[in-house]
Amino acid sequence: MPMSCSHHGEHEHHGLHGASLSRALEAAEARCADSRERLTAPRRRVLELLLGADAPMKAYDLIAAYGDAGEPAKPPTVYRALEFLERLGFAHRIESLNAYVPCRIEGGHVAAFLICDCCGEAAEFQPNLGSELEAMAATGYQVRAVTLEARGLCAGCRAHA
Amino acid sequence: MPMSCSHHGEHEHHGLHGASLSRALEAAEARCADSRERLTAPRRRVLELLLGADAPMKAYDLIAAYGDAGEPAKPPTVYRALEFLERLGFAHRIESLNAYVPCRIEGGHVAAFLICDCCGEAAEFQPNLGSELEAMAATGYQVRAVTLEARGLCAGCRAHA
DNA sequence: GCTGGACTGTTATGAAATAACATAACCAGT
DNA sequence: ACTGGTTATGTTATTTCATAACAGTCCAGC
Repeated sequence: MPMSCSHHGEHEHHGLHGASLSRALEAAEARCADSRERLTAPRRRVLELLLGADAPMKAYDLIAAYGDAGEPAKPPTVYRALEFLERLGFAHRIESLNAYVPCRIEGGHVAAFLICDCCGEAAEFQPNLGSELEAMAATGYQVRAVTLEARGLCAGCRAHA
Repeated sequence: MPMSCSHHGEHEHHGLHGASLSRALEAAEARCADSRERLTAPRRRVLELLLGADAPMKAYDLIAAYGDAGEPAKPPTVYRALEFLERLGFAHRIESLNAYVPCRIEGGHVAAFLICDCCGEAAEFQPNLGSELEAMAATGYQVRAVTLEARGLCAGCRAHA
């Protein structure tokens, strides 16, 4: 979390807690069952941490926060869980931050983010890349994945600045 | 360079050499002079390496290749040069590769890349983000920078695959 | 020629990610 | 249930990527 601004404490919170969190985890369990994948303990724990966070989490934040009583996880534990969560579409990596967020948009999609340099929030949105994808296809390029990340200031932080 | 394909040696080469390279470096000198910036020795050397490469270069590739007689540079030397080159628009960082390319498009622009997972080429293009930027502005978000990177297969590698 | 700012050199360290291999859990077919 | 294959985890170590901190140098403008 950057905290490059002067209005700490006024940032919005997006993390899930209590019942909302439980529901989200159960939904993930269900989607795993559908695709014959297993939401094992480390995977579930990492997803839980992501869902509960107010901003993108770095891998080593997850590693540090992993243990119930303060014991960190080993790096591969978390990186493997993240790989799984990305593969299933439960989480996304934000390349320009080296950080991870839980997926907040239903259904298969290209993930895109508006990242606020002030509050650190990363708002996921569904980009309109129709014309771009057409143009790429026209050159004979075959697209497998797209990364779209915008950096700047969210409306709230702009107002408080 | 990934080299995940079976047609090594048939990949195209994009690096500048000889007179083309000299001309590009002189052009960079001129643009620096215009903006009262200095293309100092380490900056010029790193730009030269980027311009001469056939694919994006990692920071430690640059560090290793830096010295005339095989002596590597110290990391800060190269990272500082890269920072400068990015600031002046002479180079771009490709987030999804942790690598750098020389800028191949004239004038101020949003950089976007088609990255071939086979040959490693990263083709720069000028994206058409009008509707996206409008949509972001409509939400009150103020954009400072955009990262757009597509991964896949270029036309050439698709044909050889 | 002095001075202030920009740049470089150097040492050290911090942060991010993965390799490699041993062990354990799951589950499908018999 | 056994068993053999597959998938996932645990653990140690290492590699890759990037920056902090500070001393010294260069250079433009006064």
